[in-house]
Amino acid sequence: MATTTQTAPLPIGLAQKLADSGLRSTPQRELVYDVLLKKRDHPTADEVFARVKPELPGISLATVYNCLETLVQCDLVRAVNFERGPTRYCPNLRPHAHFHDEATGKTHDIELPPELLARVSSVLPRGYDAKSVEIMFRGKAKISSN
Amino acid sequence: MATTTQTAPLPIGLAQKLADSGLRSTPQRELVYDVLLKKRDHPTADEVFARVKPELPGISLATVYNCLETLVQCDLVRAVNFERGPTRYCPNLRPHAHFHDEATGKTHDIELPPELLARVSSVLPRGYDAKSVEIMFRGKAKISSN
DNA sequence: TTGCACCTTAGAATCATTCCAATTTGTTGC
DNA sequence: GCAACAAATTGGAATGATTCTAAGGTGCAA
Repeated sequence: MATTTQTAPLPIGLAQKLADSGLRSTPQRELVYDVLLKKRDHPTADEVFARVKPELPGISLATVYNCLETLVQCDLVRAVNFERGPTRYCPNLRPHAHFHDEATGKTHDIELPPELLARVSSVLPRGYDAKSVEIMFRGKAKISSN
Repeated sequence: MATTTQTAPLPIGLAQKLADSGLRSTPQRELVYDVLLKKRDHPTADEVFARVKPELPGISLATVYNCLETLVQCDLVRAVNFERGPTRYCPNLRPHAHFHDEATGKTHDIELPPELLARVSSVLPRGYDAKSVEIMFRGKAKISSN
C-alpha cells in the first residue's frame, strides 16, 4: 500500500479541526464522527453508541456523549432538539432546516436558499445579536426519502 | 356586583376551549393558565408549580404537568424546547420566534412579520406538509426587555 | 343517589444526561 | 527509551425532567 493511500474513508478534516481546538484525535472520536457521516439519520447518543459498539466493543456511553459534545464544540456536528426526547446529532454543516415527521418520528434535512437565514435574522430588533438560527418544521411527510 | 362584571382577570376563552375538546374547566387548569398569562417569561413546569402553589397549596407537580399538557393540546399554550433543559411554556399565540439569551438564560418573543412564516414554509419541497414552524435564535441580547 | 368518566394526587419509575474517581493513553523533555 | 504530566476514556453513581401508576376525589347524568 502506497504511503499516500487513504486507509479508510475517514473524515479528512477531523484531526485538523480537533487540533485547531487543542484536542487530540482518538479512535473513539474518529469512529463516532464516522458513524454520523455514514448514516445521516439524526441518531441519538444511544443510537450512536449502538452503531459504534461493534467496532470498538470497549467504548462506553459516557465516551459517546463526550465525543459528540466535542464534535459539536468543533463545529463539525450540530445538536438538534425537538420537543422533549433525546438530543439528535447531524453532521450536515450547510445551512438547513429540520423537518420532524410526526408519523415516522424521522427527521429530514431541508436545504435552505442561501439568503433565507439572513432574511429570517433580519426580523431581530436592534440589540439582539444571534449566533445561530434554528428552523424546524413539524408535520407529515408523504415522501420517505430516508 | 352586576352579573356582567368579570370577577377576575380570568382567561375568557379557557372554559370554552376546554369544552371544545370535551374537557372540564378545573381550578387547577384555570390557575395554571392564569399564571402563564400573568408572567410571560417562559417558565418551566417547576416554575409554574412554584407560582401556583401559594394559591392552591394542595396542587401537585404531576397536575401542573397534566394541566400544561392539556393547555398545549387545546392550542392555548406553546411548548418551547431549547437545547436540553426543561420544556418552557408560552401563552403567546401570535406567530413569533424565540430568542434565547445565552448570557441570562432568558427567552424573548420576537414578533414576526405576517408573511415571513409563509415564506419560510415555502422552502419545503413537495410532499412535506408542515403543521407548525418553529424559529429560534441563540445569542446575546444587549437589551433586557423582560 | 348511584354510576361513571374525568381529574388530581403522591410517589415510584423511567429516561437522558452529567458527574466522578480511577485508570489508560499519549506527549514532552530528558 | 523513561518519567512526568496532561488529556481522554471508563463504569457506575447521581441528577433532573418527565411520565407512569394506582388510589382517591368530583361532579354531571340517568
